[in-house]
Amino acid sequence: MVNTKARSQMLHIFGSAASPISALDLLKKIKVNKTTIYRELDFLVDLGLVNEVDFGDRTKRYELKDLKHHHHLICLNCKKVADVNIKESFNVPKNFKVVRHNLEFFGYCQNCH
Amino acid sequence: MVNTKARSQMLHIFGSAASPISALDLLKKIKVNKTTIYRELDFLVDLGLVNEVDFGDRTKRYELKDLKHHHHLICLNCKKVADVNIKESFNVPKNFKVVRHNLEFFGYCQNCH
DNA sequence: TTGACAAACGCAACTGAGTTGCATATCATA
DNA sequence: TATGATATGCAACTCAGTTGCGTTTGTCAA
Repeated sequence: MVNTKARSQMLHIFGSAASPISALDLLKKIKVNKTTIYRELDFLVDLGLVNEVDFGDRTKRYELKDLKHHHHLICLNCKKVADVNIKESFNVPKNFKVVRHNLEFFGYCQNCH
Repeated sequence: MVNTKARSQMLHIFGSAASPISALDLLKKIKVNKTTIYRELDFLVDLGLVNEVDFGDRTKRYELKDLKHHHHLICLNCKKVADVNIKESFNVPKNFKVVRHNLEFFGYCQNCH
């Protein structure tokens, strides 16, 4: 793997991002073709460096694969995203091999109650 | 609310569906304009009769709002969807008012291991 | 140093799901 | 029957993402 310009810029943006980032967010910040962005995102996901995050609005978002597993609180009003560590205890049938799961909470943050 | 042709057909399809259904699934089965399908889906969601379900593939799916809260096991290979009732215990911060949440498991079913 | 192959990149056209604006049809009820 | 609300159709559009294909850049062996 070469550390191309696009790649290092993207990783830098991911590194300093407060919340998951969409392809078009990246496109606004990096002077590069959108096809390149999408290809690079696929690449980074395959590599296991970034995670795809789903906010249910048909826009994929990405964040650096972090050490601590966490989920998101998404405010339906101001759209602000906060991380949350939750105690999970799922009982998923053993005959289904879980590769990943989505767990996102939609609601209203303190300011938007 | 009138029980229009489109509406009753849609509800009938929902009633006999094994897994959540997309707008375009409905479109294939009902002779009606796609705008009508989308409008009707919004209407049924507002009414609280059906739930929107998110499988993370930028296609919204819907199912009848059921009595028992459940989630889905989605096979990444054969795309089959199974319901699952899981014991959940989340600790979400009290200052965030949760309206709904997504919890979907992606992995491989027994046949696709 | 050159030649050859792979990785990276750009561009234009396309796809698929969903939305919007606007016109028409149908229903409910006074 | 008139009127307003609800339901429907159609065409054009949007938006995120994809595809095909050609060009550029990097790598490395001969």
